[in-house]
Amino acid sequence: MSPSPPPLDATQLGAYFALIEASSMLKHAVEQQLREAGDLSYVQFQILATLGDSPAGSRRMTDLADGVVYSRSGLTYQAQTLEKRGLVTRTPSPDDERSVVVTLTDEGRAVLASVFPGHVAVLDDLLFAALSRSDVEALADILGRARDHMRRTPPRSAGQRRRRKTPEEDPTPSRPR
Amino acid sequence: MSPSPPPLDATQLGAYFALIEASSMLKHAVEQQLREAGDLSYVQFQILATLGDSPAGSRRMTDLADGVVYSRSGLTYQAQTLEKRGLVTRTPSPDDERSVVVTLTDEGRAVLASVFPGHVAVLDDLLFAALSRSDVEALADILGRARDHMRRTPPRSAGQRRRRKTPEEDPTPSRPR
DNA sequence: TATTGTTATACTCTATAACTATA
DNA sequence: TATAGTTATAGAGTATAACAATA
Repeated sequence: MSPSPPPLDATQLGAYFALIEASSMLKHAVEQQLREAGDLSYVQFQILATLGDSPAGSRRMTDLADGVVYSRSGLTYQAQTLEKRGLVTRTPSPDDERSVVVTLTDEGRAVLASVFPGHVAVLDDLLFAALSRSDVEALADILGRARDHMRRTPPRSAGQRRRRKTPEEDPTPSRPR
Repeated sequence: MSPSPPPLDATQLGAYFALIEASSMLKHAVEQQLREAGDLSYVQFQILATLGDSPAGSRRMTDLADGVVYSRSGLTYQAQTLEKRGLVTRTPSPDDERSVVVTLTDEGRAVLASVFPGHVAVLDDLLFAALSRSDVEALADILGRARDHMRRTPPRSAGQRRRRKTPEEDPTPSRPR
């Protein structure tokens, strides 16, 4: 029948669960705070915050989508929502007529500012309260490397051509329906 | 009102972003694999996996909900979906007529088994490939502490709701029995 | 032809509230 | 009264494919 599953050891399992559970709980708490304080979803906050960190508070749709992994249409949906609320504007790019430049409005900045203190408070209470200085440094280092690696690694079923190594390992049990 | 709360320093910000981004990318990849390999969402996988680790493959709805933080109605929805697919059964509890016991079927176990190798492969490729042994140990330790702290910390603006305080029962944070 | 973005659409998931029934 | 679970329902979010306009 099925070959014995390539096992993770207890430490790996612990790291995986802790990562998923901690990030899930943290994100959940942060989402609640953002919703209450500024009626923003996490994605919307990410978009506004990205714009706030950009020169002139502006960014092209495509560049925004690169930072916030979702689909183009999903970004369009969010941009429309934010524009209706007056938090961003969308204007055709002068350089490339195909492009749309999204820009943070003053009101967008205001909402961002009004939400930020509570945001930081949640992080302090939930994440940093339990961690030492060196813990935080280690987290930033380790997870930063992990994130950079993931960014460089193509989705396994998308490229599908180049396998990395170990031809003995057969990872894809492709079982539709 | 307080003007500005203690801002986050660069390291804290780095740790926060790395945590959110890494977990987001990892979860996204895992969800894709679960969908392709077994047509499962992450929550559904968590439910099946939780049952798979439970005695007799059974658990009460409420106990399942405690492990998977969502609302009761959300769990009902998922349980119905899984039951329609024949992956779990739902039967009234003999002990307490109000309760419903969810049990993993053989087919549920089969799907779980068919999905698991690819699941592990994604973790190996995306998460563990970039990390040393001691990195993984540090992650498990630090994030484990963070998670435990979050579990103990009540939501800030929410009144404490359901709490099960049976002193003899349920003192274990992560892996019961 | 390739890229940028929008629209249309369908579907999944989650949350709230009202409800039933058991304890 | 409190707890266990379901139902009804509504809304947000996401993904895909077809599409238009520009490069």
